[in-house]
Amino acid sequence: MKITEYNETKIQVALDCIIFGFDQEQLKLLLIKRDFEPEKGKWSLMGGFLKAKESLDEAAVRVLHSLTGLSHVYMEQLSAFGGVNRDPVERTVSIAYYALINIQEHNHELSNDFGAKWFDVEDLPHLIFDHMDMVQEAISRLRYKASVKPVGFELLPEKFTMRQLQKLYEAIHGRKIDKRNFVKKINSMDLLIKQNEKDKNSSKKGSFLYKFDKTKYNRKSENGFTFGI
Amino acid sequence: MKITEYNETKIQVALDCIIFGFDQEQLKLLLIKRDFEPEKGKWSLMGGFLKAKESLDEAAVRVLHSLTGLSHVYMEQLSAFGGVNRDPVERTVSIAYYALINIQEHNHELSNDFGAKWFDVEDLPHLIFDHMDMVQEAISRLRYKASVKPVGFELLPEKFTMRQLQKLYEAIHGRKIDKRNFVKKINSMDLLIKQNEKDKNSSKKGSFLYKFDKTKYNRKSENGFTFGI
DNA sequence: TTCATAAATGTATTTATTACATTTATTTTC
DNA sequence: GAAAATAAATGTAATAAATACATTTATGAA
Repeated sequence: MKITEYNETKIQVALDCIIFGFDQEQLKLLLIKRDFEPEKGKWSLMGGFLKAKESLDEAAVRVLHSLTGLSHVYMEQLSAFGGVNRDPVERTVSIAYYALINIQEHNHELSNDFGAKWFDVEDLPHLIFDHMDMVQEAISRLRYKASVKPVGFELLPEKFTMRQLQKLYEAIHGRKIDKRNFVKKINSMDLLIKQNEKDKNSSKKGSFLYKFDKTKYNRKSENGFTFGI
Repeated sequence: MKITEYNETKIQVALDCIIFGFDQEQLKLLLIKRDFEPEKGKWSLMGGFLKAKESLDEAAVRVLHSLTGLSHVYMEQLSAFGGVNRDPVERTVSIAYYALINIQEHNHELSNDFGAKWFDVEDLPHLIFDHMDMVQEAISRLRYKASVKPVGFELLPEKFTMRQLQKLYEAIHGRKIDKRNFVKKINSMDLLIKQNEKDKNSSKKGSFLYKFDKTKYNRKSENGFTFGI
């Protein structure tokens, strides 16, 4: 840190948010249509600039809130993107964050005013600047994170079926999972609370709903348990 | 990105390098004694400021080179640190990088002029600012990375013994490993080339030297193989 | 009552991980 | 030159985890 004397080179610092959602079938990304130049009309991640009196984490929360109305959302820093010409207007370093949101429970907050739209991660439009690199890195981080921490539940409603949970993991990892083995694995962690209710949307028989037991997870974590899927 | 109009808030962007080494027994960190205020005389990571015409990656390489003389070193971005008061002099966002260097083969390049010193990661001095947070995150990233990519070899000389490799992994993960199981695991990946030479420094019998076969690793990776230890 | 549909469930096989002790090659010492 | 000392090299059995795979069950609709 600061080996040489005071240095006047200051740079614009931006934040970009990769917002993941899950619609029961596919992993989705929330994108916004830019309404100003350059690249006006092109799809973009949600972004904004860092202010002098806020931390990066605070700024990311603010940017997400100001562009979507969402708050109390799982968010984590991905990394910094600092190619010299990544923003054609001016040298900008951008700190990318990813957020996991539960589409069904937050969709009402998500006003349409901003021209935001959900896209299937498998079928994204062209994105401005280096946003596609950010998205790639975010997917790969999400894959890792979801396999070692129970962050997947952030993408599901509070109550969900085993099949929804399985579909979520299939979407995150981009591959099919055997349902008997999946259920066995989930049950062996003993972290879900089976509800006395069924979801009858997808079958006549109906399938039981479960909740993630966060308290139990925290207790187990303290005792050396690690989530793994 | 840039949702609001042009924004004049510019911020100092710094880089800090967490430099790991391995001395055959312990994981080490290269630290420097600050020779200017604030915190003059305190131990610090190697750092510098981002210049207008260089990318973050380029800047990290430059900073490392200018403070240690080292180049062609494994380096990767960790993440950005942006607490409002992390630097008491001026608002600064710092992008942390970690580097893996092979102490024995690079020690001659590492001139003493800078007051740099290797410290055992288990026994670090007090560090300035949020540098200890950076170090913690770097250790945890290194643990992950070394378990899924063959980056550990960056910390060893070109030729090394099985026992040195094992000690390295023990140091990275901070726990003992059974030597028979370790050798079995390593051999099962079939990535080392056994040399017709022995290292007799540590025993009368001597132990065979090995090289990591990078070409073979690349070939295998392309065919879906993933390093795992 | 039958049909259609997705839900729920179990076992055997293979693979990976763990635990654990003896023999071997060489140098040093007597 | 024999004995002692030292770390290297090596294998097997037990346990745990991952995988492959098919049938029965509950329910609503026809």
